[in-house]
Amino acid sequence: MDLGKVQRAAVLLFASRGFAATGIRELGAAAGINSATIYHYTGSKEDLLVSIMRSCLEAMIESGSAALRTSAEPTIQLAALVAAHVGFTATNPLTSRVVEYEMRALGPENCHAMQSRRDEYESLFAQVVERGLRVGDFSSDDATMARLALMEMGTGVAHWYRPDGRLTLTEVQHNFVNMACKILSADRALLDGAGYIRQPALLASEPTPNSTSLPA
Amino acid sequence: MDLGKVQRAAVLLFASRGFAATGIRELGAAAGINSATIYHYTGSKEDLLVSIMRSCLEAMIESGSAALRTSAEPTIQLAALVAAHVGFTATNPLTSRVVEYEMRALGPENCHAMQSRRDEYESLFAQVVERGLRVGDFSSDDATMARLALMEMGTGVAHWYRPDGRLTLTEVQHNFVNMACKILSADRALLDGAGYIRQPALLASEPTPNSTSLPA
Amino acid sequence: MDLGKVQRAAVLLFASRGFAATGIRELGAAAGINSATIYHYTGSKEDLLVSIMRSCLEAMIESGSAALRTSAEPTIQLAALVAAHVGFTATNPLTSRVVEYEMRALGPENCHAMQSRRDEYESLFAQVVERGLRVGDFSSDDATMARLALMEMGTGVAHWYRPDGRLTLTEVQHNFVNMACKILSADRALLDGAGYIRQPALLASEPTPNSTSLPA
Amino acid sequence: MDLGKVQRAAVLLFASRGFAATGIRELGAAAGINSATIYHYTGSKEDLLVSIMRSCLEAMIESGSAALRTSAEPTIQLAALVAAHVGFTATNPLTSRVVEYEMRALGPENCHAMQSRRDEYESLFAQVVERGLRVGDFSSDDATMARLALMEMGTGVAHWYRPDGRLTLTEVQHNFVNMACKILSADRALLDGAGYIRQPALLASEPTPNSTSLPA
DNA sequence: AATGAATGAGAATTCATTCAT
DNA sequence: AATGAATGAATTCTCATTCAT
Repeated sequence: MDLGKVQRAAVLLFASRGFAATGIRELGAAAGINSATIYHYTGSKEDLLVSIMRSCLEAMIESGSAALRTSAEPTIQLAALVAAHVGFTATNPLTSRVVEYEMRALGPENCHAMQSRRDEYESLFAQVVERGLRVGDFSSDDATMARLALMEMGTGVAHWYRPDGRLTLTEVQHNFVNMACKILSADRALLDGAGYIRQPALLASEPTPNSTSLPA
Repeated sequence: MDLGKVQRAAVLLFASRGFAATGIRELGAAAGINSATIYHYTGSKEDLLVSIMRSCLEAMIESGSAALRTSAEPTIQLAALVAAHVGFTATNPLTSRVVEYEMRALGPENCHAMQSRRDEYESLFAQVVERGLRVGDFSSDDATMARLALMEMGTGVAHWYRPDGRLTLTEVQHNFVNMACKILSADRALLDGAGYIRQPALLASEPTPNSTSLPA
Repeated sequence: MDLGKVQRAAVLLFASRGFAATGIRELGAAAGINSATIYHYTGSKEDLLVSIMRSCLEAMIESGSAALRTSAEPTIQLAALVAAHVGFTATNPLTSRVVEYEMRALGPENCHAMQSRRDEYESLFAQVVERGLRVGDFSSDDATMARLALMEMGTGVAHWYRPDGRLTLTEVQHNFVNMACKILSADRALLDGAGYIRQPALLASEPTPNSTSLPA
Repeated sequence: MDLGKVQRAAVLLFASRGFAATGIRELGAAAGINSATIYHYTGSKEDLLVSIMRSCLEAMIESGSAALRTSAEPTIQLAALVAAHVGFTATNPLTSRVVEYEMRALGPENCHAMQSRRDEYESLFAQVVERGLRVGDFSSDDATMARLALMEMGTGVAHWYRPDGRLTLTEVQHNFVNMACKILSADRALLDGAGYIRQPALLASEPTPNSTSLPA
């Protein structure tokens, strides 16, 4: 009836125990169904993970691509991309974590498929940084390291951001945009008046406080 | 005869497949001993992981503390700490990854013990950032986020740094120190002539290219 | 589908090889199912033993209590109790043996629970002997020893009685009642016409010649 | 240096946990030596059990035979045999228990060898009962049952007799002789003045309160 | 759509035993 | 005489998955 329910239960458990340490029976219990019923929604435990990863990565690519379409100005693109990345990660922290951590749980075929989507996403950052450097809006000792640091930083949001925490999502996004500009020596003045922040999507796989309950 | 050999085999496998997905038999095969013999070196699979984590975290704390003793100047302390963190992570990338990823595999008791060591390490960063802000050497919109971004960035080194890569370790360290200074708006001129980089320790648990071989 | 089938296989093997020396795989083979399927019927090997013991001890208590309700006359109660004990033991020799021998295989919790049931059963004998001595129907140098000898004697039936043997169950029961009366110097004349023998229950856990087959 | 020390440790553990549930390492720990050293005293775990059983059964046969040589009078022989049986069992309760319970742990060869010794011992009882009945000193409904009951009763002493208990060994022996006479309707007057009780032997394998200590 | 029963493969761990020292 | 290290076989139990109902 509801693949989302199973995905949310899976993400909740995969994020806290890890894919390999989560049993099909635990998944069933967390989703409120018999473990055998899970096979009505998915072909295998790995397929379930893949379906979660695929929709997450595709949403990330979509969100990042949309960010780049916001403007032709590298600095605004950077801001939009960082804001989107942070927004997405903060909105879907558990799913993001599963995508980040569990690539290694996949078989070679699935692993390759997911890795190429992740590469596609990372290339968005590479494009922006490269263009900004080329037109002289950014400067950096090492473009690759700057890009990796940028992404890693943003991904780290999944480890600590809480919707009901000290900072609003918008504040967090602005702070990260600022840090990104500092790292690339970009001129923040170019961002004045540019509406580069979009509402991030909530994935069907992301557990919300009341959507599932952890078993004892 | 050699716990280190077992630890290196374990780190190699834990880092690539994950703790839960690694079997005792695989560990034995990778270490070149019978799986039962592993129980001469350690009490259980979890104990093995704990021994790896413990020595890694204690080495990190030691290395970070030594960095703070380098100088009383917050900016130099920051540089020394970041350089030490990056150096340690780049020198022991697999062990670092295991420590980062596998906390969740521990039982409650061990998890708490390891978490408190990690907290102790993170507090070193918090101390430096806080003092630098207090005395006006640093500035940041949000101290906590800056600190977290700093650490996350450095930890990310484990994901891509290779000793035989494009950049030397010293170059990487300098780049990260630069980025850290930018994020905290610290004055890099204060670092001129300060020898804040130390030789990072190589853990007994860190597999080196020739120390073990992956089974088929 | 049938816990009894598993219990019978278990009793057959536990009685002949002992609990500790019986493997789960042997149990499965004897019951005609996969060893993993055993865990559908029971939580663990020890749980299986406990379930066998519990129902045996409770049937013994029930049977003994019923014997005491036969009459208010100590001599008749004694006869009824001894006959019930011997009848039960001869009808369920293997289960009785397992209950007698394998208490030590239990963990502390289960051991205590089973021991208290055994104590309850033994107290039935103590009550009868004590009352018979008090009202002067019995006489003995030492009540405790007489009671223990009585029970031990009856339990020994499990070691040699065979339904198709030289003696019928009723003959065995009468002989034992006679010996009991002799030991306690009770007047057998009081038993004339008293119908103190009841049909003993056959436990679900007792293997019958055709209910299971021993593996090779 | 001392096979007895190993045997005592073994009997202590075999009696409480059972042969199959006792590990060689536990044996070593209880005997205060390394588990490998046990193989200097014995060929295997089963050999150790056999050596314990053999000396016990041979001592029983010797003690029983000596009892029969006490007199030509069946009633005195019976008394001497029962007293010897009870005395031996009470003096070596743990070894007796191991001999009684662990026959099933032996391989076919050893099992046969021990069983024939046990049969030899039991035949002593059969001889006495048979002769007593033949010459008219005893009477019983069923000779076989009487003999079995007699032995079982005496063996049961191992389950409850404690040297520091309520009754002295001599009292226990007299009580059992009395019960035996009652069961076989033998004339106790024939025992007057007959010194049929001998000091039972203490086996090298019998643990004494201070000879070994149970591990935690 | 849903499930209880079933299973072969594999998990971590312990075993009795051997052997070089 | 004694032992620490080592191991192949066996242990109990869990796994993901299938299938008849």
